[in-house]
Amino acid sequence: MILQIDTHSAQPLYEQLRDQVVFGIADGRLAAGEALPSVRRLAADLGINFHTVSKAYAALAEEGYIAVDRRRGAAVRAATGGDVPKFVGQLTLCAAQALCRGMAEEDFIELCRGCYRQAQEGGASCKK
Amino acid sequence: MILQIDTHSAQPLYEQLRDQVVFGIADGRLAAGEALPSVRRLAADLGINFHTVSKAYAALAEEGYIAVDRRRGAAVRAATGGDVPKFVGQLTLCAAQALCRGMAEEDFIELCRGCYRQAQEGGASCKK
Amino acid sequence: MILQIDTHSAQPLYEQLRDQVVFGIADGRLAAGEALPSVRRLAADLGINFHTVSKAYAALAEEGYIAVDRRRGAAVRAATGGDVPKFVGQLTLCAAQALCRGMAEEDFIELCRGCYRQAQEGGASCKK
Amino acid sequence: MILQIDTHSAQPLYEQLRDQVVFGIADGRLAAGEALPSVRRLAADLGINFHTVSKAYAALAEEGYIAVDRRRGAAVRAATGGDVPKFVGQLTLCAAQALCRGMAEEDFIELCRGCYRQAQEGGASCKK
DNA sequence: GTGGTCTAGACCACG
DNA sequence: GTGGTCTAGACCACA
Repeated sequence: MILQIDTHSAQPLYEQLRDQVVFGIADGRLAAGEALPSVRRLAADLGINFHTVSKAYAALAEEGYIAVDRRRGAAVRAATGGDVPKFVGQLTLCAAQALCRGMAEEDFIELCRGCYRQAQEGGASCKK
Repeated sequence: MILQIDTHSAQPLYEQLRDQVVFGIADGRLAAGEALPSVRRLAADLGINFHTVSKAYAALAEEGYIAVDRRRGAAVRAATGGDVPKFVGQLTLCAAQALCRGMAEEDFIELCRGCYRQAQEGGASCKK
Repeated sequence: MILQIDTHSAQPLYEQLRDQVVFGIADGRLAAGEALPSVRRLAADLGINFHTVSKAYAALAEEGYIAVDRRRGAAVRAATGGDVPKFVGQLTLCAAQALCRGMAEEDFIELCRGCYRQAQEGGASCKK
Repeated sequence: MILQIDTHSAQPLYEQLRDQVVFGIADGRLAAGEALPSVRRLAADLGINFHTVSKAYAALAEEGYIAVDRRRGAAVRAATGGDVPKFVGQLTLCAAQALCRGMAEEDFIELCRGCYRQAQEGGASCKK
């Protein structure tokens, strides 16, 4: 899987990396157990500071998406499932914005369904 | 409507204010045409600097949620309608996170529906 | 001629009034020598402070568009013609913005021609 | 490129800076991709506060003229193309002022052509 | 009274 | 090093 970053975006590089890995896991490009490139390798490939990659990996590990082993590097973890989703706040904010624009419930639901399928099938990106 | 801020949050104060106004418009606590407190008044009530409130109001005005009048302060604008694709990126990221947790499409849809209704009925908040 | 103001605009009220009088003179709705309403009368009609109208009239007088007589009120002056136009700076800024967007000279000229005819035939407005 | 400001002008400093950058892009002194001075550097050079420069850069970024990079400062963006109707209001007001002075259509067009070429060739300035 | 502008200085996040 | 945020206080324009 090829990660791409936009150095001109207002979004921090480490967040871009984190989001792209999440998208990769969601659409299956990154399977459970699969190894991620080493911090220094990925940093070299992208031409960025390895501290930035390290920060992205730390964020992903903290949220349970990957497991970091000091000797074997980082690897994708299996779906954790259970815990209360952290993103309901964001989702509610999206819903509030839709409501402000007068979007009906079913229209919002259709939009959500479209986003789910796009994330599932790949090709998704997130430019905040 | 009472706005609350968390000075210990990593999210900037002006973004917290902006989001709370959006939630307020969504659930009807802030009706179209209703006046918002003056920047200095709200700043005094919240114990923060008026520049911070001013920045939040400027962001809300920029996105079409409120209209700032030089002599009567800020007021909520009627629903504008346009600009739907603004938050689809965020929504897709939420969907990807759901997929990573193994959430099925219908479960995600139900979650979205719940968020929409929470935003509609009030009590919503967003702590990024 | 009916003047209209938008109290929600970011543009100061007195500038709106000034611009509308300029448009009125340009398209002939206001002929040379024609009397303008008194400051207090116009303020009452528009529901605004008479100081605001007074400021607009002062600006128009200062730029040579109207003549203010303490006893007979304000009246439109005949075209002054000669003096070097004050608005070349604004015009050049418009041209620079067009250049930034890659607009060719002839396209810009056509745009200017359209604006001239709109100002001449009436129906023009200026929302900065 | 040397930016100059007039602290005695009624026009806000940040607007003066914004307009000068637009002029610089228009006449080619600022090429696409070229880096602008950092906010603190430019502020020091001009003897003003860095917040003022920051506001000018934010306005330019908002309108698509420059891109602000968190670690490399600001850089000029390539021509975006869209958003022509942005300045037609201003242009129409200029045309109305010309009409008030009795300027004929072709004379106005020649004036516009001169402004376009001045903006194109440099030496342009705007003192509102 | 309102918001807008400018200054000054502190602290933080990013890289 | 960069820009972003927040605070504090001054002054001005508008109405």
